[in-house]
Amino acid sequence: MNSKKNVTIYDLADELNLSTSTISRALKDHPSIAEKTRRKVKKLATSYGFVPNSMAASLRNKKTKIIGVIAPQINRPFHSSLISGIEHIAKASGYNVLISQSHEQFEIEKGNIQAMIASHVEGLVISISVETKDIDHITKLIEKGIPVIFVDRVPEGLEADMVVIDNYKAAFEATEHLILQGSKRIAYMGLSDIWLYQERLRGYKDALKKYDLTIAEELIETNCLDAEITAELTRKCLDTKSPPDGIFATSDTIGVSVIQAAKAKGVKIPDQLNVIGFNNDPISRIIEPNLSTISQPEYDMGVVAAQHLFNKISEKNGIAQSSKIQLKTELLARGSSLRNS
Amino acid sequence: MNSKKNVTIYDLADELNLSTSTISRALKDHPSIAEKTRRKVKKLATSYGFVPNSMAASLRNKKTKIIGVIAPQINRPFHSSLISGIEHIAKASGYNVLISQSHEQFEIEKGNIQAMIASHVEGLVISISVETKDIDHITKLIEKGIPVIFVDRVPEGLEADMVVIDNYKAAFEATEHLILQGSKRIAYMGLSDIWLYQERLRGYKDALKKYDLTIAEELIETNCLDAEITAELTRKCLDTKSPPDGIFATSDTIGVSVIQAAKAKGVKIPDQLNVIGFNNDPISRIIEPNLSTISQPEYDMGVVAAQHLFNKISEKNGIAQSSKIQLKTELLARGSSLRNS
DNA sequence: CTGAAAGCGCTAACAG
DNA sequence: CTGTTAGCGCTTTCAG
Repeated sequence: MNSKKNVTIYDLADELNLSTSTISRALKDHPSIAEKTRRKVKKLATSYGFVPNSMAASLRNKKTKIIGVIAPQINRPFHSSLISGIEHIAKASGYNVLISQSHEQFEIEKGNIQAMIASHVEGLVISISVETKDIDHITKLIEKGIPVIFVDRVPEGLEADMVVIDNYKAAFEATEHLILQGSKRIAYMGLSDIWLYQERLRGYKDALKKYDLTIAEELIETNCLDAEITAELTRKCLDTKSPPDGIFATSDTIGVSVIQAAKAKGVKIPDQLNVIGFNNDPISRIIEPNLSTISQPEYDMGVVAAQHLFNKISEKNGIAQSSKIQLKTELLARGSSLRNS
Repeated sequence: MNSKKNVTIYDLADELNLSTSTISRALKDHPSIAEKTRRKVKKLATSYGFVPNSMAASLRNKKTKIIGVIAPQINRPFHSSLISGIEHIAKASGYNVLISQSHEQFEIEKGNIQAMIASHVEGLVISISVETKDIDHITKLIEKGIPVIFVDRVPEGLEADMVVIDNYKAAFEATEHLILQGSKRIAYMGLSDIWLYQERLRGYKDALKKYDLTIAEELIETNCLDAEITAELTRKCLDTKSPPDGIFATSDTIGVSVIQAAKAKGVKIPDQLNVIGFNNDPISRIIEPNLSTISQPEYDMGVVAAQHLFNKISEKNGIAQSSKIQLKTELLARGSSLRNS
C-alpha cells in the first residue's frame, strides 16, 4: 500500500553529504547558507517530493500552523460565511483551520475546546452557544496564553478580544426606520436569551422612546424558536385589539415567517404592516414583498477576526490588551417596509 | 503569560516514582497495569490538569486524529450541511476536522490538498472544484495510502470510494414529473460542466425520449452562471415562437430565478409553466409558488462519507476495494409544478 | 558557511 | 506487572 516511505531530511542529507542542520536551514532560507547549497538542497527536495513532517516540527517549535473555530452550527448562512472568511485569511497566512460546532450546547462546546487544545491549535475564534453563560473554560485558555477572539456571539461583560457589530445601534435604526415609514405601534419578535439579542431589544425600546411611542410588553415576543411558533405568535399578536402596524424581527428567518403568517391572514404588507428583519439572508430577497433587513458583513467579520487572531499569535510579547472591533451594518430598505408615499 | 508550563508524563512519573512507560500505559488503560496504579496515575493526572501532547504522540504513531475536508465553497447550504454531517461523525469518533475551500479553482484545490497532507490528516473527504479534470494530485494521495472519499462532486470515470446520489435518475424523475403534470415542451436550465450535471442532462433527455417528446437544443441552456444570466436566458427562452411549458432547473437558485423572471413577464406558474429545481434549498420554500425540487440528503451524505472514511482508516489491510454508495433523493412536488387538475 | 549533538513528549519492543 | 531504551523527524544552540 504505502509504496514509497516518506523522505526525511536525513535522506536528503545522506544523498548530498551534508548534515541535517544544513538541509533544515537551506529549506527555510536561513541567511547563513551558501546560495549554491541552498539551490542544490531545494532541487533534490522537490525531486524527491519531500514534505517536511509538520508533527516533528510542531513538537520542537510548539507551532502547529492550525487555528480552531468553534461555531454553534456551521450550516447556517451567517456562520458558514463567517467561517469562509476565516478560512480565507488562514490559508493566505499558511494556516489550516479546524472546525467544530457546539450545536448550541454548553457541554459540547467545552468538549470541543478540549479537543482543540489537544490538537494544539495556536489560537481560536469562538462564537458561543446560547447555553454558554459561564465562560471559565474559555478564560482558562486565555490565561494559558492561547489567543482567543470572540465573534458575533460574545459573552456578556468580559474584557476580551472580539469582533462584533453594534447590535444596539442596528436595532435602533431598524426600529426608527419603521417609525419613519409611518409605523406607530411596533412589535418585537425574536429571542432575548443571549446578550446580542438583549442589545437588539434595548435598541428597539430606545427607538420607541425617542419618538414617544409606547413600549407595549404584549408586543414583545422573545420566544420565536421556530417557524411554527413564530407564525402562531404573529397571529396572536395581530389578533389583539390594537394590533401592531410594524414588526422588528431579530432575524430574517423570523421576519419571513411573520410575513407569511400575516399575508395568510390577509394583512397587506407594507400597507398595513411594515416588517424588517436582520441578517440579509438569501431568503429575504425571495419573499414577497422582499424583506427589509440589516445586513451584517459576516464574511468580513471572519476575515477581521482571523487577522486579529494572527496579530495576537505573532505578538508573543502580548500585553494582553483586549480590543473590541466593531464592524458596520447596513440597513437595506426593501418592499416589506417601504410604504408608497 | 504562560503561567504554568505544560505537565508531561515525566512530571507524573517523577511524582509517583514510576517510569514514563507505566504512566503512558496507565493513562490508556493498558491491561497489564495494576488497577491500583492506574487509578493513582489517573488521579494525579487530572489533578495536575495533564493534557497529553498530541504532537509527540503523532510523531510516534503517525496518527493525528484529524481528517480533512475539501469543498468548493463552504458557505452554500448544500456544502455547509454536508460538512456539518462530517463534523458530527468525526467528533463522535474522537477526530477533529480540518476544512478548506477550493473556491472552484483547481490550483487552490491542489494547494489545499498539499496543506492537508502537510498537516498529516489521516483521511480526506473531497468534493472537487468545477475546474478539476485532471485528478493526478488525488490519485497520488490514494496510492500513498491516504484514504480518500469523494462526495457529491466526483471525478468522472474513476474507480474510487464515493458517496453520491443518482443524478441521472433524479433528473429523469424530475422531468417525468413535469410531463405527468402536463408539460409537453420542457427546457433544461443549468450547467453542464461537471459530470454530475452531465448526468442530470442525460436523465432529462431520456425522460423526454421515454414520452416521445422532442429534445429541442434551443431549450437546453447550460450556462446559467448567475441570477442575472439565468433571468436573461429565461426571458429569451419564453420569447421564442414555441416557448416551453415546463422547466427543469439544475438547482433551486436557478429555479427561483426562472420563476421570478417568468412571473415578471406575466407567465402564470404553474398554469402556463411548470418548474422544478434541485437541492431543496431554504429559498425553495419561500418563493411563490413554492418551488418543487429534488431533495438530497446532504447532511446524511456527510455522515455516510465520514463513516466510510473511518472504515477505510481502520482497515489498514485495505485491499483497496473501492465502493460507491448511493443515497436516495426525494422528489418534493410543490406549487410550482402541481397543476390544479 | 557547515556540523555535532541534544532534545521536544510520547510509545513500544524487549527485558525483567 | 513495571522499567530500560531507543527512537519518531526536525530545530537549534554551540563549535568550529
